[in-house]
Amino acid sequence: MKSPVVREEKEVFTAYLTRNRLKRSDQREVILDTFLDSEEHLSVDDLLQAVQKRRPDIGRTTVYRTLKLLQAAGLAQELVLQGQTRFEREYKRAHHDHFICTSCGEIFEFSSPEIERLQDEIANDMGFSIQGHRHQIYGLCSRCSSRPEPGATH
Amino acid sequence: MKSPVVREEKEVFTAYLTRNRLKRSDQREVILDTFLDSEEHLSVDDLLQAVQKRRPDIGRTTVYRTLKLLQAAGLAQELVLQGQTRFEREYKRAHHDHFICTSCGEIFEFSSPEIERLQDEIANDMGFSIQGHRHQIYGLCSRCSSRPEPGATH
DNA sequence: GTTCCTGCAAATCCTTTGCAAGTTC
DNA sequence: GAACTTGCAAAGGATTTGCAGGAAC
Repeated sequence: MKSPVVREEKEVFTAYLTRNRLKRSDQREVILDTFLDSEEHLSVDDLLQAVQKRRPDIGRTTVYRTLKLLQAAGLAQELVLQGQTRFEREYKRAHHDHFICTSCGEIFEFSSPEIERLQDEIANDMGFSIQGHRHQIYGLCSRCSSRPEPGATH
Repeated sequence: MKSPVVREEKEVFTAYLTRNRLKRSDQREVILDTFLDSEEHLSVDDLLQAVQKRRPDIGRTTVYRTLKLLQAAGLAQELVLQGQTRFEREYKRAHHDHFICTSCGEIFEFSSPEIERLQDEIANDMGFSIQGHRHQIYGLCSRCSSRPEPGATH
């Protein structure tokens, strides 16, 4: 059973296609569904693999192209974490930033209204108008920092 | 006349080479000098061009390789801003983060002990031990936000 | 039927690597 | 002279693009 948000996201995508006189396709539908079903912070490869489990004939190029559409439609957001491009859901998600464990590779989210406020203040003082920001903290997660030599596999 | 810091940086590099049984070379010297003379936040291409003004026979590969050494020696730090890899001086520089104007491309620096403190707090609450962080704010600088259509050339 | 989409292969871009010739220690 | 460096050309990885055939409207 799909959550109401997922339904909305699918509607948003359809609307985006219509609005731009683009066409629906099974590939696009499968890619969107897979994206919505997946864990957060997936790489293109993660997504491609998940997609190909459902439809092995869908190519990498189409995944790239569809991800661009999802971004344009406001459904996906690209992040670059540790040099790796990843994507997360964007629709109706509260703003947040990322914490990356350099040992196990896990990605956590955090948000801090106070930090946001300070940012705004700084920007204001500089006469800067903020469009967006990226804030990433690297370190060891609680699990990895309690282990001695965790072996940096992701 | 070189500033005392520049002299120190050159010493640090020499020390790094010695410590690692590496050799000095004119190329490395020119690249380091150019790097130290340049503006901050330069791309590999910026640096290569500046280097080749002094010694046109120095190749891109050597610049890449020397930048790696400079990073390892603690003299340079890599940043990825707007998908572009850039380098800045690192030696004896206070920690800071970046503000990038999406219109003119200019990069400003900022730092906020309060934000740092909040970060530490958040990390603590999550049982995370911080190794580093990246914090970038995108927007329009004061000059560009007062202009109507600045034309997004960098 | 026109316009858009897809997958492949090829092209790009950025960065790294293999190698033969040249330098440094 | 052994070990390291260099520049070139080639290889790599990630992403984009050209194109011919296929699908949607």
